[in-house]
Order: sequence, then structure tokens, then C-alpha cells
Amino acid sequence: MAALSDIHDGTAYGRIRQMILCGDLAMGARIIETRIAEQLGQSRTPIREALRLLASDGLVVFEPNRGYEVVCYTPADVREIYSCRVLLESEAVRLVAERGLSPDRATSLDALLAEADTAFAANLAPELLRQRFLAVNNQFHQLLYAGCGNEMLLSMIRKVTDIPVGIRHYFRFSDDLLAGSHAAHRKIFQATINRQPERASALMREHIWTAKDRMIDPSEVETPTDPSEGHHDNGGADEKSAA
Amino acid sequence: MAALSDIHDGTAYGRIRQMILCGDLAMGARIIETRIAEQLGQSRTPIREALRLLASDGLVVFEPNRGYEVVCYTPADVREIYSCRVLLESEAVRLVAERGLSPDRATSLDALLAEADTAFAANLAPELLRQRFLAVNNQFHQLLYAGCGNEMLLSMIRKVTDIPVGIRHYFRFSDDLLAGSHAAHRKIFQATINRQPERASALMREHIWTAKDRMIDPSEVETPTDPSEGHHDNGGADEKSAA
DNA sequence: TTCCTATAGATTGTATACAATATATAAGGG
DNA sequence: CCCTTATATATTGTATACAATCTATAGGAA
Repeated sequence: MAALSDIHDGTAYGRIRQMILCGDLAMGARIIETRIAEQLGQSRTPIREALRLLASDGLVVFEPNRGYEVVCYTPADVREIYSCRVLLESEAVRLVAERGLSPDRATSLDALLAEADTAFAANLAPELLRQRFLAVNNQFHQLLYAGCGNEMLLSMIRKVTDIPVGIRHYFRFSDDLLAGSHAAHRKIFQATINRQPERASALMREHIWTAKDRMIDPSEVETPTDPSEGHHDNGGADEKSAA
Repeated sequence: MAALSDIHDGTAYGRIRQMILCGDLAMGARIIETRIAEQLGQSRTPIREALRLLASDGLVVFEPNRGYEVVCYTPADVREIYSCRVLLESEAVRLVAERGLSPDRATSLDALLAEADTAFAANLAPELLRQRFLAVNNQFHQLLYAGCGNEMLLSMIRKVTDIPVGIRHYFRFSDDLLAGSHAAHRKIFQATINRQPERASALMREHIWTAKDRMIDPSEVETPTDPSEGHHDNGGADEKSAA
């Protein structure tokens, strides 16, 4: 049950996946097998298999006899996803804090935090800084959970983490937000190092909740492209789970 | 991000999936495309796509240029899965208890519990009773969570719930176990009806932990067929998460 | 004009053929 | 006798051809 992503790097699956994650294929965009096939210099057969896989990942939506399109998450969908992130990642970091972080991973994480520090100090353009930070952010989370000892949990975290970058338009960003996020990472890292599972877990919950709070209002923008799919209401009132 | 299973019922995907879940294809069994193809009266093409999908589901293990085999969970893997079940299902039932159970679903669940009652009263053969109860058991869980309002959470629950029946050989069963499980279902149902989220959630955690406790010792049997795959250690010390 | 229908085009679904790779078997050398 | 190597078989990987389905366009009737 290890990650399929590793195996499929460089393959049609990995390449299309990357196109979706980085936004080259926008959310809601129709995907035509033939077009992708000639883009990637392959026949339709491997492309089809890759697309079916991506549909299973939830990155493309598949309708029989009609084809595929890049998944188009509504803000409500993203709220659901973030509710799941709270649940899964707080548990993952708890496990890591209980088991203890391996020395090499600790140094890698430390280096990652330092990298973010220099990015902040460099006085970059806001957009560039954001990009840089988000990249480091993802690496931090992945690396932090890597040693949690539960592969199934990790695969589920990947599922709620590897989603199109386009969703960042659903979030209100501000300068202090990035700095706050970075500070949260430091505290989470410290609690993990100190073997404080409950504390690390609580910090992680708060960290992700904070991100979720920065989401735009449901009323402001809804179903960016088409409202044909059957969508859901809210993402679960997880605020109450802290009671 | 709705269930793919619905779409694929009756297709090659659905049929092979069912074969794995019900044990017609045993855990660890090699899967040859040609053989499945002629069994299902189709060419290899749709079979291949189905298998790739099943690999993504985690039901078959895929190795490039070598093919597929039915996933063979070790007891350690199943412990991981049950750790995830504790996490996901306790949250799902919490959400349902907060939102309230719809009347029609409540009656369906009630009927399901009654069905279990009659099965117990009927004095069936132990094996038959077990089979009947496990079927009702799965339906109960699925139906209970259905209205939790978080589709992503539901899809993850399906992933940790739809696994080969063969894993039941990893559990020690006894007559009182089934009765206890049934009693737990009643209490969970009642707490949900009564809109007691924390209580329903705690009961669910305990319910799944109890099942996990009935797993055979890691020492007794390990890697039933072959130890080639890179397997993991433990499923996460979730006992401490109740602290 | 507007709606329905029929045709043409585009796209997906499946089958088959062949290439690439892996596995199993048999022969030869130490 | 065991190990290595070469061959043959089996199986997967890819490309292509054609059928089935859907979509868009154009034409005609109310």
C-alpha cells in the first residue's frame, strides 16, 4: 500500500498528475485523450489508464462515454478536505511525537524551516514569497509525517494534500498569514522534538483550522465553472470536536 | 468525488473488486490479465484499466512489467487499517450525531438492528450467524455515516472498510463477541438519535478498538504467503490518543 | 423565429496485433 | 551435484483499427 506516485514518476500518470497539481491543466478543464496522447507522444492506451487512475485519486472526474475533466472543487469541497486534514494530520503528528523523530528527519525539517526563514528575510516580491513558502510548507508537512508508522494514514494524507493549486484562489492571503503559518510550523516541530504528542497534535489542529478560516465566504464565489455535479453542503462542524 | 463503485457496478472493475472482497480471489493470489479477460468474456484492455483502478484502491498490488496480485495484508497492516477506522468513523458518527439522523435513515438502521436480533434469536449455526452478522454489520456502519455531510471522509471510510474478507482469519471470534458488537451498535445508534456527538464518538472508538483487540498476536502468524513486500511495523499507538 | 430532427464530426469503448520484458525450462560447464 | 547460461514460453506494454456513443451543426416544419 505504498505510494503509487513514486512508481509513476515520469510516466503518463505522473506527468498528467503534475499538470493538474501545478495548474497547467486548470480546474474544470476538459481532458481529451487524443490531445494528451499527442502532447506526451504516446498512444491513447496508456493515457486512458493514467486517466482512470487519476479519477480514482479524485483529481479528474470521469463520466462514462463522455470523458474526463479536471476536478473542480467548490469552496465547500475544500472545506471538507480541510476538515479531513485536521483529523488526519493532527493524528499523524501525534504518532510521530510519540514514536520520536529520527535524527536525520529532524535535521531535514530544521533545514526546511531555515530555508523558509531566509525566504522571509530576502524581502521577495509577495507573490514569489508566497510561492516559495507554499512549496516549503508542503515539504514540511510530508516530511514531518513520514515516520508516523502508519502507511494507510500517510496515503490518506496524500489524498487530501495533493490537490490542484487552483484552490488557493479560495483563500484570502495576507503577509502576516505566511509568517504566522511559519511560526506555527516551528512550534509544531518543537513539540514533536520534545515528545509532546498532545501538544503537537493540538498545535497542528489549530494550524490547519487557521488556514481553513482564511477561506472565502461561501456566498462570495460558488462553483467557479459549472454547477452540474451534485455537490455537498458543509465540510463538517469540526470546531466542536475540540469540546 | 462521489463513489466510483456506483458507476462501476457490473463492469469489469466492479466484478473483479467483488471477487477480491468476497474472497473468490484469495489474498496474495496472482492475477493474470488474460485469464480474467476470458473469465469475464472481455478483451484485456478493459481488464487492465480495472486492475489499475483496483491498484489505486489498494486492493491489488501492481508491479510494472510483472503484473498484479491481490493485496495480502499482514496482521500489522490490518492494525494500521483499524487505527484509521477508529479515527475516521468516530469522527463520522460525531458529525452525524451533530447534524441529526434523517428519519428514513433512522428507520433503516432500526430495521437493520432488528434483523440482527432475529438472526441471534434464530439459533443459527455459528459460522452462518457470523456471516449474517458481518453482512449486517457492514451495512450498519455504511448507512450510519451516509449523512455525515463530508464526502471525502466517506470515501476514506470506504477505503478502510472495503478490504478482503480473508482478513477475518486474523481475528479471534467468539460467541459473545458478536453479541457484544451488536450491543455496541445499539448504544451507538441510540446516542446518535439522542444527538450526543461526543458519546456516540466515544462509543464508536471503543467499538472498533474492541474489534482490534481481538486480533491475533503478531507473533502467531506473520506474512501468510510471502515476505517480499516492504512491510511496516505497527499501526500506531492510538490507545494513547484517548488521554 | 423557434423548435425539432437528421446528419456529420468528434470522442470514447473495445478488440486485436505486435513489441518488450520477465519467468521458467533445459542444456552445458565447473 | 550445483551453478551458470541460453533458449522458449508466458505475460505485460503499446499502438492501431474499428465500433459505439455522444456532441455540434445544419436543415426543415410549425
